[in-house]
Amino acid sequence: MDPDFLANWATQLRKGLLDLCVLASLRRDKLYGYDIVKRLAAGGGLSMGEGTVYPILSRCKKDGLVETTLVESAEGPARKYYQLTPKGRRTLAEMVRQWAAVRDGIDRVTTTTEGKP
Amino acid sequence: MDPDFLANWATQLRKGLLDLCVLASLRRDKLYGYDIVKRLAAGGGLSMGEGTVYPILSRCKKDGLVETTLVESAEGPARKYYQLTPKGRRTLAEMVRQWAAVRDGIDRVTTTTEGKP
DNA sequence: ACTGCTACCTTGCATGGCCATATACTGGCC
DNA sequence: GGCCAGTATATGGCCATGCAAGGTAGCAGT
Repeated sequence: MDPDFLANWATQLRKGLLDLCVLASLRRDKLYGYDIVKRLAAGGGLSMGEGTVYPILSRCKKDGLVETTLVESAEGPARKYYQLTPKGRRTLAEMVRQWAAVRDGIDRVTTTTEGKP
Repeated sequence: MDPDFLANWATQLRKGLLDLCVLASLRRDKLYGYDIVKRLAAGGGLSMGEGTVYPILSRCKKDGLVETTLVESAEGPARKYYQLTPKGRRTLAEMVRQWAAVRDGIDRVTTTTEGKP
């Protein structure tokens, strides 16, 4: 059956947006995956689980958008810090540009414009 | 292979957004599928092909968000007009609400805040 | 008959989100 | 020691989606 149309839709909506979200989080700081999860969990509606964030980071590394540094930690296993490469910064900039276009398009369609002929 | 990270990403980004786009298009008018394709093709970055819009409309009908009316046409096969049901309007309203939240979240993350320590 | 436009629909592939699970190190508690 | 919780990374499998390609049909002009 359909558990919920909205629940499914909300899941689909996040596709692509989470990539953007993760890369944008790396804009200023080097971060490791678990930290990103914790930050976004506090931040609001864009939270994601570990089973979501690690594939994203792997893809980004495979495509040369980020590079990693292993750092030992006193509170658990070693942390793998991710940071943007120059290619990653260029790609992120283009993503933000396309995001703005899509966002404005959706806002135009969803805003009623009731009075217009 | 990776034809392009950005090309893939742009495809994923559209998931979910196209549903929103189609339902929002039906907010004011009854429309048929082929017409929606033509309108959005002219409109800009949210255009989609027929192989995309018909599954969306079928899903929405299956979930009771829209209902259909067949109308014969002098310029080709009969047109299947879609219109929102009350449930469809409620669902669309909720989608728009969630969209606004996600949009603001992304905008917050992608806006530099460069000066912060 | 043939071409082209309108209009609908389906199949098959690639991709991503996410639950559950596995692994492993640290520290606290009994 | 044995056990659990927290930290941290990684993977397999399920399901839903976007989209190119192809199929079916009706109508109009040449």
